[in-house]
Amino acid sequence: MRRLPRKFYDRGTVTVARELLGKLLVHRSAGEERIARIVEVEAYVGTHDLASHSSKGLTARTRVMFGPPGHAYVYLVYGMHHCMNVVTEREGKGAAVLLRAVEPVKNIEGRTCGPGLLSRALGITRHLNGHDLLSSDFFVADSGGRPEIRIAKRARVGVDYAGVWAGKLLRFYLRDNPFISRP
DNA sequence: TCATTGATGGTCT
DNA sequence: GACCATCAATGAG
Repeated sequence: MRRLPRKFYDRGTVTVARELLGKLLVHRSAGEERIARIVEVEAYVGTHDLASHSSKGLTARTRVMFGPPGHAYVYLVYGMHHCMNVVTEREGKGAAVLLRAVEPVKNIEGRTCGPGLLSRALGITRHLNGHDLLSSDFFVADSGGRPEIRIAKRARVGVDYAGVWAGKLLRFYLRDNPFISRP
């Protein structure tokens, strides 16, 4: 199990998003190792992307998004659910990939077919916001399998407010995977 | 099976 | 005070 290097994240956000599919998300805490396979993601490509939090500019909340690639951007939505993103591209770009669904691999309890659900199942909360994904307790690893070729493209979920950006095909998932958040 | 709604709190105006 | 990158429960059909 090889941890992904910084340079993996320091590339175009759509490329990173697609290549994250099939990779393993690993979280070690309280002596337990939890592992899940990433099967659905969304790309938030920068400050010009009106669906992206970074389009509102640099604030206390979006600070991590504008930071260097390969860090976790974790925030609370609707007062109760955490969403996990990985920061991409160069510092100052304000781009990230949201993890929307994963498939249980090891020590996973509960459902994982949605951003809030997967965060709960993996024990991801805001305490991991800004965490370096090159650390040894929270990171993404290469699964060693061959690259995924059956990738579906759809519009992102829950961003109807974003005008033309709401319709862009920036949501990617593994076709026919049973753990997708919605078909 | 699908559409609607309540829960709940951080963030920004 | 409004909005929200969600989820589960509810009720109509």
